[in-house]
Amino acid sequence: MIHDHLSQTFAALADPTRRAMLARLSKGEANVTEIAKPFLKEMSLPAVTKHLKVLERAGLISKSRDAQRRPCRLNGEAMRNAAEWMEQYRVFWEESFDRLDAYLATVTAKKKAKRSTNGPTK
Amino acid sequence: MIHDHLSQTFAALADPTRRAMLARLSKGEANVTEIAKPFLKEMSLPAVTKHLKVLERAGLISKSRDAQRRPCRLNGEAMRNAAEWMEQYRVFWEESFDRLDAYLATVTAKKKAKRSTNGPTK
DNA sequence: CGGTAAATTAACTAAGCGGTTAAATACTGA
DNA sequence: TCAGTATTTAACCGCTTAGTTAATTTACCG
Repeated sequence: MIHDHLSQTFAALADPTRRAMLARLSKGEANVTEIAKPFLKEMSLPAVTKHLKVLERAGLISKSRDAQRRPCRLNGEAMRNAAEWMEQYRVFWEESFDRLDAYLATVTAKKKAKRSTNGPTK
Repeated sequence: MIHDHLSQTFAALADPTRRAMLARLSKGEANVTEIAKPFLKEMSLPAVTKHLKVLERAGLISKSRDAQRRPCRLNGEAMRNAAEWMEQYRVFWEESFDRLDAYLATVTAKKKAKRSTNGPTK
């Protein structure tokens, strides 16, 4: 209820059905019945609608309209926020120093790329 | 109940209290009362124990024993698994091609580092 | 208009989660 | 052994979540 956005995103990801839906959408836009097809043996269509609503409120997907269809597409931003939060823990899973070095090198590379191309990052 | 490991990890991360506990542990080992201190205005000690158990079952932390204390420490592996799952969606949040290029460069750099140094990875 | 397809809403249920208080356990140290 | 510190367990409560079926909405098409 107090749920901040990050919590909502992680909660949405904490379900294999929803992760499978995201995997499907990573291959391209799809409407509700198309997304539902692989799951209709296991659950009803309203259940699918609910899962999609969870993904939508978490900002992971967005729906548009095409006649009766509601084409859904993946929305990278929410997942980026989650990934960026995780990034601060990378040092804990990069177990050897030289791999940590490699990571620090990539950070430098990224900063360079960012400096050359873009604008302000929060 | 059917919860696969990845779902458990994401579910554990979907709570600001638990994320704050991880942040605390990223600064170093701490036992239960130490971890609990910032939260005892908002919740009881058993509530803290429960949160820690969620983190533990998700593999995000591990407890050891020191007399009556249960020192907890962060365990990077579970978070790495989650981060690696997310990695496949990176293309959806890397909005410009040159930043994608930069990322691909880092992947190459990592491979090189691994090849040259390596050693057994648990 | 009437029929059909696509998706959502309503109303309900069972189970899980986050919290509580009270009691129990584990260990130390005089 | 006894008192005290650290932590967990038990039993319970209210809310949320994931699912159901039935009904409704929305838009197309012949």
